[in-house]
Amino acid sequence: MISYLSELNSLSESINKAMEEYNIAKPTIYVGEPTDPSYGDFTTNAAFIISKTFKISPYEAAKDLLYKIKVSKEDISGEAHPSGFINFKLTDSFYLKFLNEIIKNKGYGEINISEKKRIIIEHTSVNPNKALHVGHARNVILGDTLYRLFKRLGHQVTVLNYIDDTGVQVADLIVGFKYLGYSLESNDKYDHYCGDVVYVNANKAIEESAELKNKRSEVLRDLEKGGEIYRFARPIIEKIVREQLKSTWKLGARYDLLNWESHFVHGGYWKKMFDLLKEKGLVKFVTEGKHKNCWVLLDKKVLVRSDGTAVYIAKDLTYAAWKLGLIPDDFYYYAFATQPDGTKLYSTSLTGNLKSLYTPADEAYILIDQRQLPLQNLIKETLKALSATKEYKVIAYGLVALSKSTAEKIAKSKIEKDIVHMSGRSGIYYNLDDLMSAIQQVALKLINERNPTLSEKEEVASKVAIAAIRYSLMRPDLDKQIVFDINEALKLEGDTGPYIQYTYARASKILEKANMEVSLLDQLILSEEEKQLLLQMAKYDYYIFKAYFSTSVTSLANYAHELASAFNVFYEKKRVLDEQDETLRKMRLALVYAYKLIIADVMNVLGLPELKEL
RNA sequence: GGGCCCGUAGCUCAGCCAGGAUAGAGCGUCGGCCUCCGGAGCCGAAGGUCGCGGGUUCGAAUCCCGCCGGGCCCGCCA
Repeated sequence: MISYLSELNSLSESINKAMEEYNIAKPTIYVGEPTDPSYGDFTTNAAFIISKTFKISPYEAAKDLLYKIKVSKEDISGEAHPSGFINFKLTDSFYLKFLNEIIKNKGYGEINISEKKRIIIEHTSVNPNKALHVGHARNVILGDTLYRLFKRLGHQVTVLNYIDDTGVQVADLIVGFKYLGYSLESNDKYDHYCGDVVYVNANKAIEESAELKNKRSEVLRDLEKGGEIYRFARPIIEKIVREQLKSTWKLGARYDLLNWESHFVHGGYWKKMFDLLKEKGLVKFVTEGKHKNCWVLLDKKVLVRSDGTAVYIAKDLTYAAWKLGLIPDDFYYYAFATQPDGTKLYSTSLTGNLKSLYTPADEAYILIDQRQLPLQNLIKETLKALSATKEYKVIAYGLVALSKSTAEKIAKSKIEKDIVHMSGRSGIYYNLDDLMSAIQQVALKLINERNPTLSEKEEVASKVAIAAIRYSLMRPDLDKQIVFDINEALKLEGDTGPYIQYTYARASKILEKANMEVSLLDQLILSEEEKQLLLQMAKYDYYIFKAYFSTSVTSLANYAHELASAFNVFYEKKRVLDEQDETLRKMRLALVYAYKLIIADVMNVLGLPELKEL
């Protein structure tokens, strides 16, 4: 596929080759986007290095170097700038080839990475005792978008969701049901009921009562060994998980496999892991000091207590090793659910007849919030010591906190701090489902005002909400903390997901009204707006790769907005259907057609639903 | 005490990893644009000591060091 990236690569090669003629040792030059688009489409600072070495002016060096650069004059034109930069512009000939390829392929076609990998990505993994809040949503969205990106590049990807069904949070909930008399049924969505009512109140009661604390320990022990209380808890937990899944499916996410912590515990996987660690000498038994009688991992962290029980990280470590096939997979599998995209979601089991559905991965990605980074890095370090070829990749993101005003709304009281961290235990959080319906209502109101005859308004409004939420949570840099404010979240204009959806609808409308086949072109007569639009379209694979190599979708989301913006400018300035000149009309129609294909491709990777009308 | 992350326009954020040419968006403010493929849009204006100080460099928002502010982590909890 001819594109901005393919031209950049060949230009870069040409420049490096030309540089060899100067015999400068290891020159590090920049070839890429200029700071300001008005300078051109590519720029290089190579002349500065020549200038420095040979003590000539940067401008002279630039002119000399430009003369030596062998580049397809048909597709790229170069110019030495008095400042010393050499700037390059893509020509109409390039744009014509590019546009015709898009038309011919009906899109970008495959964007392939040379080395195909088996990738596992684990995301969501929310404790199964409550509904997802907006903090969890960041995890789901980043994870699902990376999954889509990996798929787009042709990797073989498996998405995992880990269910911690033997932890304290679940134990609290079960204490609520078993000893505090909470009803097992509710008219509310079950995950909301369990989290908002049973868990919050049970946790509070347990904290205030030694007797209940004992009960909780009893529950925890039983969950670990898979006894009577575990069998009581299991259907409750499954019911919650199914509700949680509904929320994530609504966002457009999907999974391949659910891993239950209890299956790892009851299946004896920890013992296999522990043996492996001992065999490789990564754990040591300590005979004196404060860690006397404990097993310590990499001289850093207690892994097995002096009473012989394993600490929490042991489970995570076991799971991580299992993903990469460092300990064997003895699970059975069964189809747990059929997802909205038609695929089956499988679950592990300790009994059954389906085996080996799962393939150990070359690379295992995990999405976590920054607080878990030290522990996950320790796991990464341990796995590295166990395998030289397999890679454990930790993607950490900043926390989602609540703005003061949003927190005050939830707590129904005055709050001193500027931001408030969400907490399931204390009931301070904003549920994802509530956010979805709040945005949906705003969108519905807009539709009723502006397009009252639209069919399936609810459905459309829901898709607008998905785009709004996904975009707002994937757009900020991973390192950035997000302060969630409900009033901000309800805005659907400007740099938002719906802005991008809107341009898709505009393009769709034009093509629908044109009602004709788009054919290959033999010439282009481009205005500045049209050239800008084409340039942005040509940059798609460049940003796909950028996102992949940085494992960050920030720049891709940003690109989607810039591409959409270029279309809106074009749309504003140039008429398509009522253009009198037939050549221009055909060309613009082809542009709209190509735009629709590419923006749809980007939207699909980002998980923003396409809307023909809104 | 040790460590991680953030600090760019009134607000929310790109740009920093691979240092270069007048630091970009969105929201908000002010002013324009629907006889026109849909105004969830477009155009323009105002608005910035890139937290502060030092260093490296011909050149620093970007790299290094030190401060200051904000968030977080550091258990034989999970």
